[in-house]
Amino acid sequence: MSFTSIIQSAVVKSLEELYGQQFFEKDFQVNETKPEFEGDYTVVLFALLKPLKKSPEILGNELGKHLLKNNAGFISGYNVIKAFLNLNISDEFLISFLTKNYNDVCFGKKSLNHKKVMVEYSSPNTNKPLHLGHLRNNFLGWSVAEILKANGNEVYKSSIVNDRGIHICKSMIAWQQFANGATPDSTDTKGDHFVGDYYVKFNDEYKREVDELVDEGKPEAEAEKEAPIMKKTQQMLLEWEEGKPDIMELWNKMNGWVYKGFDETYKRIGSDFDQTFYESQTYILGKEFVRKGLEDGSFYKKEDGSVWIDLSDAGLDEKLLLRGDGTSVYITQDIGLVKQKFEDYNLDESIYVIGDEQIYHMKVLKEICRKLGFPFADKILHLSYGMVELTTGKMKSREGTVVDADDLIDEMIATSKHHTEELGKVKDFTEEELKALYETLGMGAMKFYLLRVDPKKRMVFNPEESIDFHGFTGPFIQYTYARIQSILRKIGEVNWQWAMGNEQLVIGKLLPLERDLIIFLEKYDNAISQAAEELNPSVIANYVFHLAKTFNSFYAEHSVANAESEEKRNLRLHISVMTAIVIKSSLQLLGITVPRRM
RNA sequence: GGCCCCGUAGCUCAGUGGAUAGAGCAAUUGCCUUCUAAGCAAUAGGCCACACGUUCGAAUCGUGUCGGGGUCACCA
Repeated sequence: MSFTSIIQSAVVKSLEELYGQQFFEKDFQVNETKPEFEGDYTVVLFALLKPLKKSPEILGNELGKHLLKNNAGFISGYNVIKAFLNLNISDEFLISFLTKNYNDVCFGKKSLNHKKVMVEYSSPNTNKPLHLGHLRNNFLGWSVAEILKANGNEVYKSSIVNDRGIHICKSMIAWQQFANGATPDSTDTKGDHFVGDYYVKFNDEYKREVDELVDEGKPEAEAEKEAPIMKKTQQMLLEWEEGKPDIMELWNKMNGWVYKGFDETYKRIGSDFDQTFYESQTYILGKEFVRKGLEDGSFYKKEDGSVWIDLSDAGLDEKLLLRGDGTSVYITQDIGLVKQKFEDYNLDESIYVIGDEQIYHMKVLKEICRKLGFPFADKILHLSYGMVELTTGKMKSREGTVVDADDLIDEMIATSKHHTEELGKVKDFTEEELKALYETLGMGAMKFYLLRVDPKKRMVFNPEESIDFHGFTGPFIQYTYARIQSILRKIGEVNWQWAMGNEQLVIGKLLPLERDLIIFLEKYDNAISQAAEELNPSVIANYVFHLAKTFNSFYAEHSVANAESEEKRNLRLHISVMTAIVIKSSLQLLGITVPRRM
């Protein structure tokens, strides 16, 4: 039970004993005490004044006195300012909390609740390499999945690969037309970048042809339809849907190149999936499903043969489900997939990590499921996140203003190398150890940067300034961890394990920073719950930053190894060990690893 | 135009009903003969977009205005 909830129930109990009235935890607030006041937790009394017909002063003192009397081991003092009742937690209670939990690597994590949740994230297109926006998606999805696991859910990570459609044909056509048989190997290019380049080439050529036709006097709209390369692409899409062997072969070959490239990047950024779905397969499911819906009257056909659903009574529009020529659209495959997911995995919830430009799309999907009477319609959750914008404007692949994922990763690793060499603290590391350290720090900086802000908010990235390694950053927290490891090394493993085995923590009085740390460590439990409730890793990022910051103040103020007494050394050792465990655990939820030295 | 999201320090962001609104970066100033200075301590920086309302109490809730973004495709 958390400190806050202990106080809450103690207050409820005291109010009943004092005044014979039943209150609930929602009837009053328990907050942390602001630093400028004396105390650890504050009971806000305003809401209780009227029902109890008491003045703040009297209620505060009566309640404080009663709480103190009946919770002797827990509350050690109180003071009342206006309608704020400030409570002190006793040193003994804090120390017993610490001794009980300091070496629990699972501290804060919840036991299994048998809820099955799927988190779908990443979901790339196979015609362009990953960029900064995808990184936010990947880190978010992965982290949310881990946070849900930490809360006792059974979690499956999945990805739907967008491997079919006219956009894929574009890079295929361009390759046929311009590559002269070149391959990623022959050009020494990473597969996804190789294919992405042909997607760009398509657009260049298309633009050139359109301009040419316009110069010949054609109206622009007509030119856009008649550009030869576009006509070829549409023809190719038809042949693809027919399964024409040479097209399928090319398609397989080019997707293979892309997957190889993606795998490399996924490996570097630590994304993994329990299940990968392919749109080239799920769209068939979706089509089949539309056919059934047409039979039972859920959907209707227009004169041109296209299939629709009317969602206007839900405040949405009529929505197309199948084109007149029978080919499927974006939503078609989603309908097929959603049913498969829930049925195959017996899910209690399915979370889609998709950008907020698709809020409407996801609403439509939910509404369609509701209309069709699917029991899982309300178990579909869209975790929408804001776009990553650049200080120089939006990222547009066609205009070459994207921040490429692989480039950024390389840059982050180069930066961490640069910082590390400049500081010169790990000159004795082997090549291999150095390489691992640069990865740890570079990825840590990048992941933390993208996860520290509320997912729902748009965020701005300045490509001119590289991601910082100081302050509210991953490396700052990793550094705190490394410092603690250094303390433990200094004391010597044998000695500190001996000290930890000694459960008799007899301390005169806790110093302010020692108290702050223990109280803040306890809040990790709550941070994990909150992060899961909000599907928001930034809760963890903010928490662990604050923890590291508090520890660094403590570290500067008090010595652990050379503490003023054996008891103090022992106490601070416990605090340090638990801080290191919670830092490691928090960062793990963000997909960030910790170095022993840096 | 309809619907949705956002507006907090020069910049990037916390805080979403409680006390004098907080961090980081950038700026200025101290602190390495004592566990790692990727750190610590301090100074400075705010009509929380604006107006009205609800409340004992509003950055937080409601309504309106202004500003920014998204979406409303036989694109994905």
